[in-house]
Amino acid sequence: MGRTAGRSPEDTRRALLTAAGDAVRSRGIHASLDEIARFAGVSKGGLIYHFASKDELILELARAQLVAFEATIAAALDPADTGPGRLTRAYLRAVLTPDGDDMASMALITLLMTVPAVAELARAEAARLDAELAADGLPPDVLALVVAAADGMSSAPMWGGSARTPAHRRVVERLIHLTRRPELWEEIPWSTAPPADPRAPRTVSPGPRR
Amino acid sequence: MGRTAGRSPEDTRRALLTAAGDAVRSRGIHASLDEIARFAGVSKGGLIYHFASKDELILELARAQLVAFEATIAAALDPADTGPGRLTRAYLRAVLTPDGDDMASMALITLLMTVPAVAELARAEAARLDAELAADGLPPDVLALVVAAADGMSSAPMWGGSARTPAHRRVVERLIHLTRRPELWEEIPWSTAPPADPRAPRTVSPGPRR
DNA sequence: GTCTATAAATGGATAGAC
DNA sequence: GTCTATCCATTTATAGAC
Repeated sequence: MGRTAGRSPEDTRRALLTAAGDAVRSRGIHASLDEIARFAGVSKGGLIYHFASKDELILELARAQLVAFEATIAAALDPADTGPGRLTRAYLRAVLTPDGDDMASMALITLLMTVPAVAELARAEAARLDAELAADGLPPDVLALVVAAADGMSSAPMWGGSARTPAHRRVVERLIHLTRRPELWEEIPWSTAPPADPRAPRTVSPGPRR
Repeated sequence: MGRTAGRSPEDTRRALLTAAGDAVRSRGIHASLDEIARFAGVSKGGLIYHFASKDELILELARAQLVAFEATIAAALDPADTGPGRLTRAYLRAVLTPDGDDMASMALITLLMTVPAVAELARAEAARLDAELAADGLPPDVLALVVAAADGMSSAPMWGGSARTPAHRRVVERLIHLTRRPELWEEIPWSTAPPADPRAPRTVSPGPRR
């Protein structure tokens, strides 16, 4: 318990952020400051010394997650790859990255988004990234497909699944190829124009109450 | 505020669930019982009469969301479509469905998942669906691609985006076609086998501390 | 079936000792 | 730089009236 031993303030801060992440992952956003503090081997008072309020702690944690995510993408950028779609390819590869640090960045941020400030931050970050991707030089449809697929794979852990299966790996490889040969995608025909299905109104039926 | 007027218990229950959804969407999981109750034109005591605890209310709400999601997929099933991949196609179409009820089912469930019981429920449901999809008769890679893309599109609203752009619509149509002609996907070449890139270690670099 | 009033708990934040 | 003790606000949940 007396834990001043050989730990710099930065170490403690980091330990607190890590602990906050673990606590939230396992107990949800309701994890109390006391819990988080003990998890980091610090008292509640000690925590408050480093982060003025719970919201600040959570926001800082979210920021760290987003920065880490950015870094993962940056690390996946291939310096030799300068053609259109290079950022998109990095985004795609980042999905398969064994984060090492945390099992499910996206899932965690999602939990943190119950704090309004975090939601704002995350959306701003997403918009920024979207804009960069839009300027990456790919045809809109191919971009939409690739980004959707990448997002879907990243969110898999939240639902208990994994995006690191062999099938996913192969999908990523093919999608990467697609970004280099967008015309391959354009060559795939439409299923049938939206209003062309004879029967089956496709409109949403009542839906089960509510 | 005397609100017994012409409303059956079931009506009240439903109103409470709707109010809970709205409240959580706008104020996060911290929305208080009092808020939710007033939102439904009922007092806190009234709420507790219908749902014994907040957790029960939230769990019930999650259940309703999942049921609605199931129903949307069921409604998107084309009775005339009996070939392999029919469920997958319905899953895909469901993404574009203008839910009418709620703007972002996925986003809401995500917020509700801070309650452990909800997380369990949602994961069980996801596993069930995954199993059904796996038995839908498509090659694993095509299935993985389509499901990832669909999931990515559903989660877009949470990040402030939309999955109802023309590009997304076209992507869905092409993906549907792909489920009917899986060989089209198999014909797209790999980018290059994982360990084939001369330079650029592609391993994750340190990542920004943490 | 719903409301008011109140009890009981939880948890965030402060002040000051060490 | 961290801990203990305490205060205070919020919110869940209960009891009993209407």
